[in-house]
Amino acid sequence: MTLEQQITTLAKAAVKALYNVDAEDSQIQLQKTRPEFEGNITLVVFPFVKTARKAPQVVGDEIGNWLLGNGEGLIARFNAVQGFLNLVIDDAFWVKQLEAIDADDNYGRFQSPITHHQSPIGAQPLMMVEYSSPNTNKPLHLGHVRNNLLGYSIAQIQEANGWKVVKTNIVNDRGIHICKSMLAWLKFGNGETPETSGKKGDHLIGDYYVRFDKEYKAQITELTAQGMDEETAKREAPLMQEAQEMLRKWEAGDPEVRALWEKMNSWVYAGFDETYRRLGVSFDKIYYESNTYLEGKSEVEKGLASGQFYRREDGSVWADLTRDGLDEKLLLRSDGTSVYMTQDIGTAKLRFRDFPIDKMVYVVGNEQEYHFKVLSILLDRLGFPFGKELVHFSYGMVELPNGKMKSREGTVVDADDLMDKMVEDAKEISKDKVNTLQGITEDEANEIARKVGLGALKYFMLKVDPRKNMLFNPAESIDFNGNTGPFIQYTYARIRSVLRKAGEREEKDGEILETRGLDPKELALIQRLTEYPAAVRTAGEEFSPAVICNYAYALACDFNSFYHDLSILNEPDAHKRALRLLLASNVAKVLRSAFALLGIEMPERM
RNA sequence: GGUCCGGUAGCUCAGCUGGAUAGAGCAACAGCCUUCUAAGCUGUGGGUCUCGGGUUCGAAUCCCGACCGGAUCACCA
Repeated sequence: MTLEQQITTLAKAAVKALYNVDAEDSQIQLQKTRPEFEGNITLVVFPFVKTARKAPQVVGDEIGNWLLGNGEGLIARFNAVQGFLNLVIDDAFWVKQLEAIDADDNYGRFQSPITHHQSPIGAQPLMMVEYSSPNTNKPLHLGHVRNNLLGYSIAQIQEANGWKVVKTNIVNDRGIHICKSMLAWLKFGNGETPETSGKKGDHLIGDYYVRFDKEYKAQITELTAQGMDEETAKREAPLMQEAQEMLRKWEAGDPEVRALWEKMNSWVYAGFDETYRRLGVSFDKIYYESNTYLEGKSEVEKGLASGQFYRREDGSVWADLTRDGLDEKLLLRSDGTSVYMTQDIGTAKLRFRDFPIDKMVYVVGNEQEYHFKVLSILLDRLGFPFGKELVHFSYGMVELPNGKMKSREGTVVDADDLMDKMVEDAKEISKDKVNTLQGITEDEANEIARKVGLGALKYFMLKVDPRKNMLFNPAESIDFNGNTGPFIQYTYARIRSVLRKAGEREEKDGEILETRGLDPKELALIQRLTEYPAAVRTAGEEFSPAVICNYAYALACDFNSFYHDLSILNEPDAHKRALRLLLASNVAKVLRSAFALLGIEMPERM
C-alpha cells in the first residue's frame, strides 16, 4: 500500500471521528510538502473547514493530533499552516520503502493495465503501436526522429504498464510519390546506384525525389509562360503525366516498373535499416502498403456494394460523412487507383486478422488528425469493431526557427547527419574528461560518445510534451548540461563508479541499515524513488514520455544534491554507509529503468 | 469561414484533474575541485502566467469572450 493510500484511509477515519463526516476520496487532497515547510506529505484541510465550523488552523491541528495518536507510529510529527497539514513520516517507514524497492527487480513495472475490459480475465491485453511509417522516397529527417522516438518509448511505457505490445510499421512503399523518384532516376540517374555513388540508398532516392520536384516546377513555369493557367499546368506537365502513367502501370503489375520499384526500394530499406539501428528502434511486424492496398480496395468495394459508399459519374468512389459533421471523402480515384485512406483501411483489416488487438494506437503527426477521425468512422461503418476505439496519438511538429521543414525544398534536418553531429559533439566534450576516462580503449570511448550523443538527442526530443510543437534550432547545438540526457547519464555513471569502488573495498551487502536520524537529503531521495511507479502510470495514461523525463530529471537532481552534501564510501558509520550505498544503488536502478522506457542507454562511465 | 491545438522569465520548456511566495535548463553574473567523476553543486538578477470578464475560501490551472500563432477542411501522403 502506498503512503498516499495509507494517509487517505487515516484521514477519512480522522474526519469521521472528529466531525462525523464521511469523506469521499476526492476530498482527501494530498500533495508533496513544499520544501520550505517541514514534512513529507501534506493534507489540504479546506474541504473540511465548512462542516467542522472551525478555522482552518484549528482543523489542521485537530486532524494532525488525531493522526498522531491513531497513526500507529507512521506519523512522527506534524505542523499545520493556514489550512495545510504537513505530516512528517517516521524514518522507519522510509527505510522499509527503500528495502522494498531494492527487493523488487521489476520496480515500476505492472502486471496489467489499470482498466481494461475487453480481454478475458487473466489474459494480458494487446496493444499495437504503429509508428515510423516512412515513405520510401526520401531519407528520414528530424520529424521522423521525433515520431520514432515517441513511438518506441510509448511502446516501452505501455509494456511497463502491463500491456502486451506489438510494435508495427506501415511502410508507404507505393504511390505517386514513389513513382516520382523512380521517374527522375530513370530520366536523370544514368544508372547511379548506392555502390557507384557511395551514397546511402535512402539518400540517393531522396535526391531524385528532390530532382523530380525541381524539373516538374520548371515545366510548370514553362507552361504558364506559354499562357496556361497554373492549375492546368500542374496537371498537364509532362513529368506529372508520366508519373501518373507509371503509377497505373505499377498497379497493373507492369514487370519493368515493378522490377525498378523493387530495386530502388531495396536501396531505401538498406538505408532505413541502418538509421533505425542507430536510433535504437525496432518493430515486431512490418506491413507494406503494396501488400495492403488491394485489401483496402476490396473493403471499399464491399462498402460500395452495401451502400455505405457511392460512385460518382467519373468513376471515383466517395464516402459521405456529412451526418458525422464532416465532409465527403474520396476513397478511390476516378482512374481506380487507391488513396492513403484506402490503404489504411486495408492495413487495419490485415492487422486485426493477424493479431488479437485490444487497442490500436497510431503514432502520427497532428496534421493528420482529420484523417484519423475519418478512418475511425469508416472502419466503424465497414463493421470493424475496433474502428471507434482506435487511438490517434497525435504529436506536434518539429519546427525550425524559420518554420516547418519541407523535404521537397531541402530545408530538412537529416536524421543521419544529426546523429553524426551529436556523437561528434559528445566525443569532443569527453576529451576534457581524460582523467575520468583514462585507461579505456578507443572503442570504449566511441561507445560512450555514441550513448551520450544519442542520449542528448533523444532526451531533447522526448522531454517536451508530445502534443506540442517543438522548436529545433540547427544553429545551436543540443546541450549536454542542465536538464539533459547526459546530465542524467552522468548521474548514473557517478553512482556506478561509487558502486565499483564499494565492490573493490568489499563493502558487504546485508549490512544493517541505519533507520534513525535520516538526513533530509536521504529522505528526499527515498521519497522520490517511491514516486516512480506513479510516474510510469501517468506516462502510460497520458502517452507521455515527457512524464518519465521529468521524473528522471528530478531524481537525478535529488541524487546530485545528496552526493554533494553527504559522503557515501567515506562515511565512518557502517550503518549509514550501508543505507547510502543501498540508496545509490537503487537510484541507479531506477534511472536505468526510466531511461530504458525512453529508449536511452546508460554508460557505465563517462 | 468551420473544427482542433497552443500562448508561462531574453531563449527552450515544466507546472494545467483548482491549493501555500509560479518552477527548471540555457544565456548573464558570483562562488565551490589535494576529499566517492566539476557533463556536478551553491547563490544573484530576471514574470501583468496574452488580454478582459465569470465561478470561489483560493485561478497559470475551470467557464465565457476577445487577440495572436499553428494545424486541418485535396482525385497529396
